[in-house]
Amino acid sequence: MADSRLKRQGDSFEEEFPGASRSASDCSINLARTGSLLLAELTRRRRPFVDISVAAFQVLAIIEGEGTPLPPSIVAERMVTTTGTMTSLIDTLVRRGLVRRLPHPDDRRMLLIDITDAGRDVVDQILPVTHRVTKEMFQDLSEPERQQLLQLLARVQRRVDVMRNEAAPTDPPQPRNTAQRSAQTATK
Amino acid sequence: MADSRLKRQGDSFEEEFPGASRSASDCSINLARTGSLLLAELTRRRRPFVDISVAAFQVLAIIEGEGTPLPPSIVAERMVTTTGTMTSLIDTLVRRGLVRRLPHPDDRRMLLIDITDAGRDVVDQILPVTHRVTKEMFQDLSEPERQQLLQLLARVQRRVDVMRNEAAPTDPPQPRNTAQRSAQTATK
DNA sequence: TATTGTTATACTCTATAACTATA
DNA sequence: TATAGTTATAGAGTATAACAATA
Repeated sequence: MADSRLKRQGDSFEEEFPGASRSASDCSINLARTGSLLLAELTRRRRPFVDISVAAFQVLAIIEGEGTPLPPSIVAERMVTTTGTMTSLIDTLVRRGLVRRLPHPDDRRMLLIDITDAGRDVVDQILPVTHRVTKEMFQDLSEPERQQLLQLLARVQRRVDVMRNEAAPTDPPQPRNTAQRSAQTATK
Repeated sequence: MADSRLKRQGDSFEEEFPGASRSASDCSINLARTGSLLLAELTRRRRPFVDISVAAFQVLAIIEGEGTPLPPSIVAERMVTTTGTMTSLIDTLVRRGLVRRLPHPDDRRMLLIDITDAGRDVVDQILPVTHRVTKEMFQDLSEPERQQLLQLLARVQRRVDVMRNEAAPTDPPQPRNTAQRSAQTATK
């Protein structure tokens, strides 16, 4: 049985990793962990209704949410993936009859991905489950607390977005102080 | 270029999805999204140093963090995956020389997965990068704000953990009100 | 009988590079 | 030349079911 308590770095963390911030690491681990837990549980609850992968549903939701067909390149951009990956995602969805490829009216190099009635049915089935489960997940947070959470997330999102547009530096950071190696460090 | 603003449900959201909570959905989408962004950016920054998957590194970090070899079933449980998946994850790590399989001293049905020196080197290389990047990601949040974020996450985590131990209900939830179908609904 | 781990199988997601057709 | 998308290829992660060894 997985442990539901917050994961916390140990007391010697900042000695072991010179230049690191214990609270930042705690936030990072628990943010990633809570997000994963959320997605995993949503997927589990959706499965009895419609068995579709997270990525495939994302494509569907992007097109359905837009309300109009979109080129694969745009969908790929929003999902932060390559056009090659998008091709096979669309292949999967076409095979299941959930989207179809239309020629682009202006530029014959391009396509438009359109959602089918069956695809819309899937979205209509999944979204209510998603919303019901979601409501339950956040039931312990008051309305002001939710807004607070959103504001904190927004600021992290903005910062990470800036970082995404920077080249990843390749010079080694402060090495680990292995003299301080402890038995409880980072189990995720 | 991906949009870095918060994703928000539209004004007609709660009419379109009777019984849904707009703020809960906003929290869910942005929590999952921020978590994914974080992980993706961490992976991108780690790649120049060591090219290892998130799942593979997780195995390594769990064993290294424990400080002593662990049976595959325990690692699988902590990662919320099956033993079959764990077998192939361990296969990958053994192929790269980062872990090794040892016989369990007490129960001959079991194994112990031990991290090798090379595996420890990988962890020692990756953790400092992780911590440096993490510090940058949360630089806009003050120390009290970080603690606040952690407390909010803890409460969501606890609730989701309760839900994980319940059977997934299979009765259909409140249907979508498709008369209210809008053009901007849920792009993630 | 129950448990631990492996095998076999299959599917999905992912990325890269070479290719096409169009612009 | 540049762009949009596909194909080919490859590898990783995931799950399920059948199985062997052991308890």
